Amino acid sequence: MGKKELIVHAAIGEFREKGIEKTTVSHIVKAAGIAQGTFYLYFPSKLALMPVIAEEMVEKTLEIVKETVQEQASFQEKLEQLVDAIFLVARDFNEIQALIYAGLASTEHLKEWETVYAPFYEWISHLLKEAEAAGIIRSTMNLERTAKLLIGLVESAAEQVYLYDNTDEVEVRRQKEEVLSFLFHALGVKL
Amino acid sequence: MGKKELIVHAAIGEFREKGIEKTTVSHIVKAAGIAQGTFYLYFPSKLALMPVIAEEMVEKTLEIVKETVQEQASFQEKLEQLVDAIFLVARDFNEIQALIYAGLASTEHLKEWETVYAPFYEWISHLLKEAEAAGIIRSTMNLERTAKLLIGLVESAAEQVYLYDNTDEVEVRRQKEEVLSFLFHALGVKL
Amino acid sequence: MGKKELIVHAAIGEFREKGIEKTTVSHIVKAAGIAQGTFYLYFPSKLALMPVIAEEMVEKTLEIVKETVQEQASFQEKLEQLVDAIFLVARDFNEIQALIYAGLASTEHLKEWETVYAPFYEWISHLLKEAEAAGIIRSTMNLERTAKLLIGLVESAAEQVYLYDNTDEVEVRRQKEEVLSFLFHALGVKL
Amino acid sequence: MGKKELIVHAAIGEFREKGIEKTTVSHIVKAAGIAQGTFYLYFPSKLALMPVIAEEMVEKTLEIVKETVQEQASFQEKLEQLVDAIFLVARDFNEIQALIYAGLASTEHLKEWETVYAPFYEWISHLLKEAEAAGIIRSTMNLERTAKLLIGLVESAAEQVYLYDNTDEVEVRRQKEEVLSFLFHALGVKL
DNA sequence: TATGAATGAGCCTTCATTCAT
DNA sequence: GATGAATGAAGGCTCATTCAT
Repeated sequence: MGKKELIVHAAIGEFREKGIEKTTVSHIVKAAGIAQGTFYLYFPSKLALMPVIAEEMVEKTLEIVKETVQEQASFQEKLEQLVDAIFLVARDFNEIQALIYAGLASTEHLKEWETVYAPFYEWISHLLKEAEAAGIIRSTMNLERTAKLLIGLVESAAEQVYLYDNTDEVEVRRQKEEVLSFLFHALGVKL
Repeated sequence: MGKKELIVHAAIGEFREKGIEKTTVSHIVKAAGIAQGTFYLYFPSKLALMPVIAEEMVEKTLEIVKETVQEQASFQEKLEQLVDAIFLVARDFNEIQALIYAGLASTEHLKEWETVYAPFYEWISHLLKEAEAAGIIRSTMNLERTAKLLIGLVESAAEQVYLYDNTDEVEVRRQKEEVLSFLFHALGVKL
Repeated sequence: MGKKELIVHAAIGEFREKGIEKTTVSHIVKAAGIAQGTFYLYFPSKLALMPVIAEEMVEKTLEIVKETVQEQASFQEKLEQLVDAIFLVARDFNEIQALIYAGLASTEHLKEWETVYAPFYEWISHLLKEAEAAGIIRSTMNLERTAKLLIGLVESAAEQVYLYDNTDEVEVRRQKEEVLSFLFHALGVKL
Repeated sequence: MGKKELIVHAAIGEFREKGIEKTTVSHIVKAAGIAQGTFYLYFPSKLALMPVIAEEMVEKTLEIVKETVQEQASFQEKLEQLVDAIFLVARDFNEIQALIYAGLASTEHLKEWETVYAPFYEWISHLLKEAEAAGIIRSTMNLERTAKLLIGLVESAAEQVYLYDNTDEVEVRRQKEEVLSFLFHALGVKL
């Protein structure tokens, strides 16, 4: 594995473990098994890591989503699977998501957030388009905008259950059902 | 003004301007016009500020919401006004909201987040209950849960437009309309 | 009790508990039950406490010595009792003794050390004089000097056993016997 | 010279000049001609210096003692030379000795004091053993214990004259004579 | 490329001392 | 005399970054 990937992965691991503020470059290089100075051969500064990590995270998220949502499933099932996937990511990476967001926010890289999220937005957008074309959902929506709303909604729903070490499966299931029902009505899904 | 308020307000100002990581106690005390040591008379550490600031922010938000949403308006109008209010807060305080969230996350105070948001959740919850009692919205929802979903949805919608210094009024109006329409369908509002 | 005594006693207590470096004026005034500013009505600075405390300690030591050494005992017995007394003080106040010494040393008050110890030296000196007059000890000594040597010897002997939380009674008894034997020979005690 | 030695020597110099409490890491690094951060590459804290310095001091003392006490001298002469050596060290390093002691005391390193002094104790102990074997001193002593008493006695005698910037040579000579005479009798030296 | 010892600015925090009440 | 909130200088320590090897 290239040194750059080594650094990124070590950083993700350290950030998840210690949080951003408490993770130092020393920690990262130690975890990556490289020398202090080597870090700066690949990244001009500690903050320059953030966009790369963010990208990595979104990529991973999209990967999980694609794995979870089955091609041949019905739209309703796909929505359910999508919610499952987003909850899964939130459960496992919830802290880091907030932290990266803050990390980007504290730099001038914030504007890249949109770019980074773009592929995810597009994928959802595409999903909606198909459903609209099939007449499964109401046709009065701006689908790009709705894709973003959808992600915002489901992610915040997931955070609400996972933010507090909530491993109560019943609670999680209820939250998923509520958000799905909310979503179905919002999209005007024809059952 | 008491020294404590002085500190809290100065801190909010500095956090908004510089972000959390880059704001130091030195900055805060300078902005507050007090001595370095005085800070520690009121807060044991920089992080101890977070819950207090968070509370302040939610309080302010709720205040604005209550001011904006008119008692005698119809439910639909109330929803519109609510969205207006949340967008307003997001526009003016959007950075700090994310930062406080991150700030709480990086401490052990995260669990207080729920507590801090509680009055806001309750207010929305109450609004929904009235609407349900009046038969204006569908009756198949858990209203507490839905209140949280609603806030999550609208806040994330607002962030999406304001996070990037987006002052394009047309864009903002469209986003509001989209989220309102989404919301109306989700709640099953009977027009 | 006067405020001054209150301060001195509180300070001794805190120093014993926390050591000199870690004891702050706040600790002392809290323990004394007085206000922060009141301290400075009685002492110009924190260091000005040291000579007063030192005096107090020597006074207490001399008190214990006088209580322990019996008027009507033989010289040999008196020496034994003296060693007992010094060991007793060392056991109970050993840390503070070193700390006061360091405290005096780190100020310009060091020269007062002699003055403070003077009554103790005199008392021993007097004891030796009586013994010399009675022909019990060798007559070739300078008794003032010898008094100081004696105290130095016994105090360091005591420190050696107590410095390390040594509560082993057998060890203590042996050390006392050794130092007494050493002392008897040094003084040329005629049994 | 290695950075570590640089630090240790600078620290000894500063401690001698200013005392322990008043010596800061800033002072030390300035005197050592290195950067502030470099200090912490070698010592985790200021107090961690103490055991190292203590060791250095005892080493130096033992060195001087070994230089001063001549192999082929008689036991009486050796004792005289030993007293000379200890007085010499006390004159030049007296403050620091007390301060290190206090420094160790104020840390959890106090227990190392014995270890650090051990080589010195042993050396004296050995000296006494030879004398006992040669029948020069009384045979009723525990020599390990006596070695410690001897050092305690002579060191405190030396402190008594040097603690107060006493450079009066006559006074010093008299003190040496008194302590030697005291010692000869204590050990039962056969002239 | 890679190293890691060295740097030093700057952070958080403490605490002796002051002073208006 | 007594108070205790306020002060601010100064300390210990961290850590992103550099640079000679």
